[in-house]
Amino acid sequence: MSKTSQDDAPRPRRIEPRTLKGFRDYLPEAMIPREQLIDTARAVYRSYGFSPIDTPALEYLEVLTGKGSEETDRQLYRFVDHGGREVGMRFDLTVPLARFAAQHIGALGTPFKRYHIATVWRGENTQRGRYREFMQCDFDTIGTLSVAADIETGLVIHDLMRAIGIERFTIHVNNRMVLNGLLQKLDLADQATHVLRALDKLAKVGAARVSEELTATAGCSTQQAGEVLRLAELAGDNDQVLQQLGPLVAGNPLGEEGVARLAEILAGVRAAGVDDQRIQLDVSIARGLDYYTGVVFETLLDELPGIGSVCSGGRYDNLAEVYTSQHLPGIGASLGLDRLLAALEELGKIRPVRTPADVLIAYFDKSRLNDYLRLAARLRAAGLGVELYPEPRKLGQQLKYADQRGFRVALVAGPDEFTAGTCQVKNLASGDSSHVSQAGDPPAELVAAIRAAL
RNA sequence: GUGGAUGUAGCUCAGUUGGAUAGAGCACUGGAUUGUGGCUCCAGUUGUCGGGGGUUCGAAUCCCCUCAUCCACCCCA
Repeated sequence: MSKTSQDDAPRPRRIEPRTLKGFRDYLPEAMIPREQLIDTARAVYRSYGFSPIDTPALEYLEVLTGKGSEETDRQLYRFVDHGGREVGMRFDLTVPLARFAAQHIGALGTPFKRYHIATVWRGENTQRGRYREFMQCDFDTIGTLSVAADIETGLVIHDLMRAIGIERFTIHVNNRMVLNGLLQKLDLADQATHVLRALDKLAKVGAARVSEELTATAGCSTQQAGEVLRLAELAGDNDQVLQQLGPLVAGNPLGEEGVARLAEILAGVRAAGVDDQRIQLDVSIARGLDYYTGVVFETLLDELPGIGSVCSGGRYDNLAEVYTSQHLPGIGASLGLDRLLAALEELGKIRPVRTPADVLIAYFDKSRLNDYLRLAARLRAAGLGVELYPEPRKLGQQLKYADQRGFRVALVAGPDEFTAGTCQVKNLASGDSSHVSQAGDPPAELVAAIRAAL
């Protein structure tokens, strides 16, 4: 028990490592599928000509508070910076887009198509799958009223789902013009917010509860509530629902236009090759009570509808009116990244992997480090992801490491292999292994054997 | 924001009406096995019992506060 001077020195006070409420660390096994999903979204957006943009995480507070309700104001992270400016952290990507468009539309020109994948912050109470820091993956087309942009939004959602590897999904589509037209007709236009809020819960709570809410909160007469709920009774395929919708809005120009536009949208996505099963006219969805004015989309997974919409959006009339006099209509949607990841995990579609590389080269013969480095370099040049184990430990430990991280293939080369000019290719899933020549640059036989095992 | 529940090892959890040294499985490390992972066997490591305060001879256990997580509601994406 010799006391050294070190023991007498004041022990550094340990700070407990912890993450802030509602904020998360992402370990490799969570981050790898997350990055894949983001890469997929980016590729699909780009394939339609949407261009990447970015904006600052922080904005002048007035830019963010100008548009939101008092609800978003309450959730806003805000502070005074060192220069005395009142600033806020963005809580979505739409408000920054509006500011961005108002500021730069002269240079951008219209129509302007952008995607924006970035983190946003809301200081609201946390819940399962809902955090204070989360990512949004938006794409929008602004400056055009064309129905082609509406159709294209549906197509992007469709392609995105399929690119992610989801085959069984349904895009629910509606048009707020139909709802608003009907409300005008029923003389409920000034109660639109309450009516739509109630109607939006139809799938969740059923017609009876919606009817209660309509009379209690929205001040509808029972007759008006009944008329609204006739929407819920519409049944059949898309064409049949369209036909039944006509009489409901007949005589109201807004509603009639809405129905006509829905027909065009459905015809357009069909013409582009979307299976009729995957897009469904659903008159009960309203979404985002304030700014949507036209077509709205929600995407549900057929195998997991309870999780809610994984990709939603719609058309809005005047994106940037609080920032500019220029009229900028737009349409867009956003991929629910966290929700979708949770769904993919629940559906077993995420392979648990902790490495992005497929190949691990065992550091087996201590004196051959340079040979292993050369081999790794040649394989990487051939396009493979290759990790060299950094220490010449027991082979069993290295294989265990490879297995646990999710490598697909281990390469083992010791004195015997180097003498023969070969390399052992071991398939970690099956345990099979074979000896392959490592000659050549690129080492064609070896690359072929590895690719066969992936 | 409202109401409810739960916090014990890296993970999942047990821990009796308050009782002495807080356990199990899995995981991890080493060995059986110095050129081959997953199976088996053996050994070992791992704890501010979420944190603080109180009651008590004695607290993981009871009380208060606090933090975190989960569920429902509200709202929203």
